Amino acid sequence: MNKLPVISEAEWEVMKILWKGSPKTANEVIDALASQIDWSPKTVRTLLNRLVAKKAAAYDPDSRPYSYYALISEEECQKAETQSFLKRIYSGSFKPLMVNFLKNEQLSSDEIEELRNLLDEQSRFTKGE
Amino acid sequence: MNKLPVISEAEWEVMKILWKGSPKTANEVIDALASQIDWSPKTVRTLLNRLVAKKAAAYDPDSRPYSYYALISEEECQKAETQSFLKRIYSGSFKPLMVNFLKNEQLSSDEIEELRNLLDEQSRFTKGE
DNA sequence: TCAACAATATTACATATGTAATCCAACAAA
DNA sequence: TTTGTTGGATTACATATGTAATATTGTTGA
Repeated sequence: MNKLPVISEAEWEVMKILWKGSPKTANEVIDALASQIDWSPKTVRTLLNRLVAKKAAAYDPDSRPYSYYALISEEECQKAETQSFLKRIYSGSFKPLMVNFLKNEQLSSDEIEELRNLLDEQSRFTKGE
Repeated sequence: MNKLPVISEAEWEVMKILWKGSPKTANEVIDALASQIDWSPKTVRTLLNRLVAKKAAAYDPDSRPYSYYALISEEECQKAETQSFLKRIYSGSFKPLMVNFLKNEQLSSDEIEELRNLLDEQSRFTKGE
């Protein structure tokens, strides 16, 4: 497993656009972001460049204008972020996170049911402790 | 609701010590951290100062040496961090986080049971969707 | 009372991040 | 062919963060 680059908050927004569909030109990324965030196009280009520098993304240098695409998957990034988040905030354990979340968010019984189904699903592949 | 200050990763380590028991002198914080992290005592003092500047912590100026204590609770910080994390990484929704977590971590059936109990507990206070 | 040492305050400095602006090159229109 | 426009490369600049070092002020033992 090669180390994942550290992606800043602003850079994540750009990665999310690339994960949603690649390749995309800088302008396509800029347009996709325009609806959600008020950034100058220059800012988005800077972020794209930084992501390329970090090897989180790349572009096809033969295409004109450049086509950008992600080099790392959303899932592996989510996994890494989740681990570091859990470690930092909840000493690495999921349960207190869930306690805290359930206490603060008002879930409908349907949503609770969905979560329960996930756990049931999981049990099926887990033999006793 | 007053805005919580932004606490950096290194600062969190210091806050955790204060949350574990306050008030503490700078040296007590330094000692508590020494076992886990290899920081110079100067570094810890800098972090304490920054936390005071951010109003995340404070000290009693009449005590000698100073006694530091947290000004914000661990729970509210966890809540805020959890929300911003969920938003950033999972578009704000808990289910994909849990999916991802369950896929990557091997939970024992006991642990799964504990999580299920949390949900059951929650259902009890939730009326239909 | 004065020197050591300990505690506190101030300053430092590299890298990361947010947020662009400026400069340059290639193509398109006149 | 000159020129305006657009995309891309380079530079900028303030604040945050990691990681201290230095300077100054209290405090205490000799």
